[in-house]
Amino acid sequence: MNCTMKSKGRGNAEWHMRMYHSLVKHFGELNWWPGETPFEVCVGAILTQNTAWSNVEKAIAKLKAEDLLDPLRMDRIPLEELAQHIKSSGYYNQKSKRLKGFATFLIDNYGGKIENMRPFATKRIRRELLELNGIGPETADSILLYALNKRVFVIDAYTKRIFSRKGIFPEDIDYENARAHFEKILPRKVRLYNEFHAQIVYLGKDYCRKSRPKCESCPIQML
DNA sequence: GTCCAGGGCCTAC
DNA sequence: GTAGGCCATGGA
Repeated sequence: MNCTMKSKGRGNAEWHMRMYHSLVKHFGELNWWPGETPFEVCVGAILTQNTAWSNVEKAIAKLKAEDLLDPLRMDRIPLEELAQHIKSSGYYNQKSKRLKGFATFLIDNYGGKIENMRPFATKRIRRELLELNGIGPETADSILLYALNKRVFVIDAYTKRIFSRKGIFPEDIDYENARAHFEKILPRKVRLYNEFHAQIVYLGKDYCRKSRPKCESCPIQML
């Protein structure tokens, strides 16, 4: 796959880093993921599937108020009750099963603590996460990067749209190829992967949505 | 009223 | 292997 257009500099490592630095200058350091604990980060990663974050925030606030941002309590609560608490995040019947499935997995395999996953190899954890119902590549990688500080680059719809519009790769590129692109071209630093993806999401909100007026000083217009 | 958001699963071909 | 349908709320 010839993803890069190195003749113009567009798509090469320097171009990516130039983009990264102009985004940070524009949006400021974002220090993701929004969440007080690693478990809350995982819950957010599941709840935000195909859903606006504003709707997820409401569901997380409800879970917090009910003291349910805890694997043991989430594992024990009846499914229907959990579904009612996360209604604002949409797809609540599916997502309640996914949350409970994740909580059960954590308890059965890692003593109910995200921290206990950290010593294990990224590949192993990723494989285990992908075996769970409702945890696909993006959710698994969000958990690995933002809850476990593992060095994986998260690809989302914004990433595909932004970089395909710039001609870096086709919009219908599959997840693993897109991930490989960034992990090959960027310096291998967790902090960079973390901040870059966060910046891309912020940019996506301005750049990708048809109904939203484009930001005049949007840094990517200049790239 | 219509569109769409920080996906993933299942089914049919 | 892949295209298409389905899941659902809430803000713009």
